Amino acid sequence: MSVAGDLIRGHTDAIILARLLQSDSYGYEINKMISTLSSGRFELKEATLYTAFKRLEDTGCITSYWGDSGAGARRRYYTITPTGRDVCHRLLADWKETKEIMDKLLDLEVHS
Amino acid sequence: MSVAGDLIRGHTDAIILARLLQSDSYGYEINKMISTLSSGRFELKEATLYTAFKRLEDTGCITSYWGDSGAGARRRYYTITPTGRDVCHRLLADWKETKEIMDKLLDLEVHS
DNA sequence: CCGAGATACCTTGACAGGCGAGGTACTTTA
DNA sequence: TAAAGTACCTCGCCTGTCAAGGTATCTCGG
Repeated sequence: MSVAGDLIRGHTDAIILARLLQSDSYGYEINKMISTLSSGRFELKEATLYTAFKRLEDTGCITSYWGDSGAGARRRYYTITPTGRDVCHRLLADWKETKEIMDKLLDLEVHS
Repeated sequence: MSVAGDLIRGHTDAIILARLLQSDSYGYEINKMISTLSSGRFELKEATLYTAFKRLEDTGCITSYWGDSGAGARRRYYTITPTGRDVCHRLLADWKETKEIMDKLLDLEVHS
């Protein structure tokens, strides 16, 4: 992983919820998606992922159910709740704000 | 603070180093700068700041010296080292990468 | 002259999130 | 039949953030 884990700390939930906004999904698939979309540069570790699922379920952002997988091991699917949607939108807004502010704070070097 | 501290976790060092790339500075001033540039939306807590200074000094990214303040309490100034410059540039590159990837990962919702 | 507020530094201990390491179980494929 | 892929989960460590508390100096209004 070229980008350290701490850099996405606090954004894990946003990534998961954003994915679940699209459709129900399960851990392994979400992990693969992150890896694919980031060309392997990000990688949520499994321990991190399942901790996040637990946290999101505890806070009522997602619910889960066991689904059939035609092939391979059983899958636990997650569904985003209305609460989860709200939280997700707030997190997306937070991300936009973070980007703007960080750019301002790091742009110092530009003006020589 | 409207944006939680965890969102900038891992970027603290980058913020500090980017500031020191400009000129020597000291804790209180850097804190004020962050608050000002972010219109009060970010705020590095003092404990966090001084922990970061310690960390950066331990890893050879910065050095410090006591400076005179015409008025007010004494100040400990920090200077960025060559190592610090290297690290800073890498962190800035990391930030750009993080932004791109995060945007990809969170943009999921856009295509409905 | 005295107290409030600003400037400026620092430490301790708790807490939370990320993750290395390890484990389970099933299926496909060579 | 062994390896590799799919898929889940937990324990315990590490690290960074921060609340809370402390110190010392200077300025300014009353």
